[in-house]
Amino acid sequence: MTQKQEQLSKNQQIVLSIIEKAKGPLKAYSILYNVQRRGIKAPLQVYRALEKLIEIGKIHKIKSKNAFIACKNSDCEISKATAFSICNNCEHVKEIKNTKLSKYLSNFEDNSGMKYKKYNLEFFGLCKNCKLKQ
Amino acid sequence: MTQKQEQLSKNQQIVLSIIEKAKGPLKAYSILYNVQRRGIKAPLQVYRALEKLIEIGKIHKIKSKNAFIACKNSDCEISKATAFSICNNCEHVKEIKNTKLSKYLSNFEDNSGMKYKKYNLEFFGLCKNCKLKQ
DNA sequence: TAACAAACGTTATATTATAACAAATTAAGG
DNA sequence: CCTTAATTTGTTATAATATAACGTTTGTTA
Ligand SMILES: [Zn+2]
Ligand SMILES: [Zn+2]
Ligand SMILES: [Zn+2]
Ligand SMILES: [Zn+2]
Repeated sequence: MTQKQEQLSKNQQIVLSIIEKAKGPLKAYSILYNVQRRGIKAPLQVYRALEKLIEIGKIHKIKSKNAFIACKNSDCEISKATAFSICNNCEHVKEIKNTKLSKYLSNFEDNSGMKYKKYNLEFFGLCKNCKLKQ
Repeated sequence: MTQKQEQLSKNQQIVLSIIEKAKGPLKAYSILYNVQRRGIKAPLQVYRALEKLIEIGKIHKIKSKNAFIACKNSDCEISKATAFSICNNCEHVKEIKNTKLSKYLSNFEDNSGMKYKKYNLEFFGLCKNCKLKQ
C-alpha cells in the first residue's frame, strides 16, 4: 500500500511559515530576502517551494499581483476554485469563502454548454477601511 | 465643450491590429517581434500601447498567461468586468459573454456585505475540440 | 540494500515589465 | 495662426519575475 505522505520539506516549511505570518500577499523575491538567513539562497528554491505549496493548496497566487497568500479555507486543499477581493487603495487581499458563489461558478455553463473544473476570480474595489476614509 | 476623442495613435493601431489578427492571446515580446518592421523597436513602445488599449477596453490581459487578447464584446468598453475560458490543453482562450454571469458577479456581495465594481474571472478546462480528442 | 522519486543547491539565463529623459506630435483655446 | 498643455514617441538602461540545466542529496518503498 503506497501511502501518499504530505509532510512538507524543510524549504517548503520555511516558505510557508513566512507566508502564513504575513499580513498580506508576499512577492517571491521578498520571500527570498526574508529567508536568506535560514539557508535559502536562490530564487529557484523559493519558486520550487511555492509551486509545491500551491499544488497542495496551502497557498494561492494572486495573479494580478504576482504575489502569494496563505489559504485560509481549510477545505480548499486542492485549490481549484479560488476567489479573492483586492482593495485598489491599500492592496489588502482577502480570500472569499462563499458557498453560493463557489457553487454558482463550479456549475456555470457557458453559452456552448461547456463546464469548467477550475477557476480563479479576482474582485477589485475598496475595502471597508478605505471606504470609510474617503 | 471639450470632446473626448478616442482616435488611436500610430503605435496603438499597429499593436491593436496584430492582436486582432491573432487567433489567440499574444505575449508582449511576441508582439514586439511582429511589429519591428513597422518601426516599433523597444518593449516600452509595445507596453505603452497595450496599457492604453486595455484602458479603453479594446484588449484584455489574460493574467494567468501574461498575454493579451482582443475584446470581442462591443459593449465592454470600460473593461471592468471580464471573464474568460482557457483550455488547459491547447491553450485556446475565449472571452465569455454571458449576461447572467456578469450580472451575478457585478451584484455579488461578500459575507461582509461588500460589493465590487470590477472583477476578472478565468475558467480553466478542456475546450470542445480537446475534449473530443481525449 | 537496491531502486526510485522527491527535494536540494548552484549557476546561468529567460521572460516580463518599468524608470528616466528628451524630442516630436497632437489637441484645444484665444 | 499662435500658444500652451497634454499625449505620444524614441531610446537606453535596468528592474522584477521566473525557469533551464545539471549534478547531488535525501527520503521512501520493496
Ligand atoms: Zn484557499
Ligand atoms: Zn483598502
Ligand atoms: Zn471584452
Ligand atoms: Zn483545447
